[in-house]
Amino acid sequence: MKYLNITLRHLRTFVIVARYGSFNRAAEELSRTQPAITLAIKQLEEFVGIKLLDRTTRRVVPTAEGENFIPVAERLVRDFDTAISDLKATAERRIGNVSIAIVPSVATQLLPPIVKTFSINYPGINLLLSDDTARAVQQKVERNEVDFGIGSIWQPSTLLKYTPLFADKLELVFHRDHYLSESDGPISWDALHEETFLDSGITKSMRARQALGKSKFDFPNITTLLAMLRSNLGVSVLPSLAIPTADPDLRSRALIPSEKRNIHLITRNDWTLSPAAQAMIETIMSEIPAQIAALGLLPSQDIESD
Amino acid sequence: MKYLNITLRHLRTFVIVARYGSFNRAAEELSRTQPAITLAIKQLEEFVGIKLLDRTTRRVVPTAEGENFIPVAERLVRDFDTAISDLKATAERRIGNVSIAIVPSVATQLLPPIVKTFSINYPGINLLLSDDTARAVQQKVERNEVDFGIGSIWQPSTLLKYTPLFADKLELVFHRDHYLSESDGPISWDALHEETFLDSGITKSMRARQALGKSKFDFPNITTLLAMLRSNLGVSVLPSLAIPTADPDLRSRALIPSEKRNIHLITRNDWTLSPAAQAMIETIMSEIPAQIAALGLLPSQDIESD
DNA sequence: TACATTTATAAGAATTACTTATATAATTAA
DNA sequence: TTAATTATATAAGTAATTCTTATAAATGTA
Repeated sequence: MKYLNITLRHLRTFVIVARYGSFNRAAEELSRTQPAITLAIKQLEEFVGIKLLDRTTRRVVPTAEGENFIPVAERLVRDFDTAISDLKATAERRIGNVSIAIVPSVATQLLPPIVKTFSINYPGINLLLSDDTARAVQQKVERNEVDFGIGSIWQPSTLLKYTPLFADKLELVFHRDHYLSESDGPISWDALHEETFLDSGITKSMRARQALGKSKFDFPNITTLLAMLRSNLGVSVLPSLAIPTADPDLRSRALIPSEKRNIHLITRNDWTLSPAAQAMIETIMSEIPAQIAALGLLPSQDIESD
Repeated sequence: MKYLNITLRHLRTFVIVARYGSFNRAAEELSRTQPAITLAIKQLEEFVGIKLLDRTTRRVVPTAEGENFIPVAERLVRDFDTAISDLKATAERRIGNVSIAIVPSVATQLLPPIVKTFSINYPGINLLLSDDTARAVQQKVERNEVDFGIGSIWQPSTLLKYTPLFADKLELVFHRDHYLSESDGPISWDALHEETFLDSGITKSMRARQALGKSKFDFPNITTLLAMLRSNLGVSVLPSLAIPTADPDLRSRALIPSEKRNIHLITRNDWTLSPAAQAMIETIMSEIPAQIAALGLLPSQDIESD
């Protein structure tokens, strides 16, 4: 016995002995033998230099200090156990937190049914969603401010891993009073040269950019952009998910050649996802096909298309 | 490895590794080798079923759960250590509490200088003194309401241990206007037959009782008794410690044959005294001789005289 | 690509903890 | 008072764990 280490097992033993007032019953309770209990108590007492239990062969009673120490030891044992079991609960996905950065179109259109499924399967896990531009999504993942992100690729980074989820066709959007409403069906990108073009965060990063008309405005915020469109200020190109389906003022037409925006799951390379985050990703992956069908999206082939 | 037990050592290891971001430095800090650290972390992670540290050969970074767990583990470790060191502090008499039940005369006359010495030697120990009758002193010790008592023997009990401290001569007390003031020197017990006798808790339990005069009053409370004496209502017999030395209205005379009251330290047989209480008792024992001399008391010979 | 550094693994050594057997002490009952 | 009973203490041997040494595998850097 070089330098005796007092452990929680000593405290645990002490608490049980004090509770039962007997070494034998404590031994039984702890599935050990009586000499083991004797040793543990002896070690504890010797280490702290104080007698905690007055014991004869007939009675085991805590001393004054022992009495005082009982609640302290109980609390230490209890705190330890709950801390460990909390950790186990997160491992078992019974509790936890997931924070996700998402581009707004995905958040509003695609995510609600997925979140519903998730909250049913993992009622103890909290979800924190933040709407961000594709750029902000990437940054938040890079800085570890969120567990993962969902969005398009802003600037490819070696820090990040991109898992394709689906693709989203780009469509031309304009007011119903706009003369383009007069015809229907696909329209060529070239036809946009003469139009007043309202730029969004999405189109700015596209190579299709070059083919567009004169850009007078920049609207990183889609809500604002849509308001402008509703005022018939010009036309814009948006992924279909970002176009309100039930807006009476807006019309949209497909574009030729068809362009698409790829939406990816964005995670860090060097980071182990929490069990809660893994659960969320699994849910997303399993729900995506149904959502693709429901919303008329395109399955994602590969990462190249961006 | 039957059923792995997670101990504080695992948490302690985890905290240090997380703090230094290195298994090697943690091993150094903990005076162990690196494989020992690896094993401990591995055990912890396997037990809770969750990865706490993301590690390559180049970098050790906590996962999200690991990050959350760091403060938890730190608190558990800290709480444990302070609990143990508090216990050690009581053992070393640096902190603690002592409660004592004392008969008032001892409390007011003899104890102050002892308390002063004690508080200088053990500044961290709190003292709780309660004035009680000899009977209450005994009861409180029996019921473990105090660490020990100081007083005379009420009814000898096998539960209790009596350690003689000193003896206290009984003296006759009366008003300065009382005719007994006219003479001086010792007076016989027989001379009291004709006096109005004010009984106190002390005299009630004395065998000298039989020789006393007609008792009209009972005053378990000495303060009240003294007030009565100051009103010249009668005479009484009190131990010298209980007689105010500087009272202008009261006079006292020795009695023949001389009776004495023995004052004992009263402790429980089956109870281990706390280190703080032991410290107090040691102080009392070492200070008693000086106090006996200062107050003109008698050294105690044995327990028989009661 | 090689080198330096760091974590992971394997095997053996040292330490610690537990069990069985037995002694010792204290209460109860005769 | 003494014997019986029951509980804790001690001793010795065994099992289990936790370390250390030696070595491998992996990562980042020159």
